[in-house]
Amino acid sequence: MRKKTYHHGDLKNALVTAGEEILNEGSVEALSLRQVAKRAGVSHSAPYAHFADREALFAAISAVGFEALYTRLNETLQAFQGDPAKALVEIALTYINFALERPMRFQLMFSGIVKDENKYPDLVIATHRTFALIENQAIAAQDIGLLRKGESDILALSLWSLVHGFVCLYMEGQISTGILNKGEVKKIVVALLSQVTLKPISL
Amino acid sequence: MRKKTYHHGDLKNALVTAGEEILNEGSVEALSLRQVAKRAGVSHSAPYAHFADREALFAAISAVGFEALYTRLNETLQAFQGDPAKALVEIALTYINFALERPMRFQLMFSGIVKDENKYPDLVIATHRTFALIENQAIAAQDIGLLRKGESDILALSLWSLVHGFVCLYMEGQISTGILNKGEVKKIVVALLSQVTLKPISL
DNA sequence: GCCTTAACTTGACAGCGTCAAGTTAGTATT
DNA sequence: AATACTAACTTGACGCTGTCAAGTTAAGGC
Repeated sequence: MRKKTYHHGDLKNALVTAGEEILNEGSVEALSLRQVAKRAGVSHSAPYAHFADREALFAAISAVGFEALYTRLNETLQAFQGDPAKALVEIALTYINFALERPMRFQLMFSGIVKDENKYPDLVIATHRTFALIENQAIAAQDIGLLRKGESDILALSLWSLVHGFVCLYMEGQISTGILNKGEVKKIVVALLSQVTLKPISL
Repeated sequence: MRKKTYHHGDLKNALVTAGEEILNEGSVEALSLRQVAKRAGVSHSAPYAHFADREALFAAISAVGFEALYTRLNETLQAFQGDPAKALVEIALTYINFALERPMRFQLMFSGIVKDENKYPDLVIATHRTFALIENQAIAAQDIGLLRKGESDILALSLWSLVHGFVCLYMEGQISTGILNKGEVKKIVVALLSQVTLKPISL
């Protein structure tokens, strides 16, 4: 890039990208304003021209993460649109893979580090879009008799809670080895989802 | 207590208690070794006589939290032992109330701040006991035909994931107002659990 | 009564978030 | 084109943090 100029030109995005890099490499505790600034090649106070405080940067990184999650889920939905049962499983797996690929990003997105997400409308929009996607898929699964009829928002919340709770517990190492020895994650996820379906899930 | 003596006498527990107080009052970020030491009336380095580092203190607080959670769940189980269906709902509510009463403690326990819980056997034991409790209750619910037959560990994991995921999303503010307007938390939890039961849950 | 040693204090260091004040350079105005 | 304005960035400082080294206290075993 151009380090010669006094003005960076695209510092805001560079800071977010640098933050994502740090998250990929280390822990969320290593994600500091000063490290992000250093990585972007600017002084330790430069971020304050673009972010009010540490939390604002974290919210921006989080928002990008939610965008990426929505995109991934949507791609999965498109790919398996013809088969709602398979799509249900694949969407769950996409969600889980998204979390496991970059656990620190997922942790930043969901572990309450960003206190008041109402201050960051991007976050709210992205999460609502994601929930709407899950709900639509739940309705499609209802229509083919895979999931029981009823309020689709409650059903969607059940699915999201089930998958989200599983991946949280999994990443925390809370899931006993007895279960993990049953096979790969996919098999466990199918077994979990089978608890809410009306008929067996065929793969 | 006695602040007159040079030796505190019960500093280790005092530090954990002080940490819990800070968690009750503020956020998990306000939980620092120095603040905990100040609250216990000792110097800023005193904690190092009892805890190897910051993470060790956090793990100790977390372990006490898991003990408390297990105790609460067990009390609930005893109280509703005669009615497995009601017990299932009440155990879920106890779990959720435990989280909502002191969100920062719950966050500390589950948000991955304690990296390597294998270093802290107390944590592992407490979580395994908790899971065993849930599994036993799941088996009891299977026996009365409330939950479908099958591997009880997968069933228990489903229940735990469902409830844990819900409370995580709820505390994060991710659950849409449309759902929250459906009524109090208890009603929503019953609706969620009803997704996995074979027959309606009677209250 | 002495000695060992665990428990605690003091002091220091680097890294952190944040703010104030100064500097640069791009943009708009005339 | 010269000037003024202003956003972007730097420098320096403050108090906070975790952590370690060295010194101090006092409790327990001999």
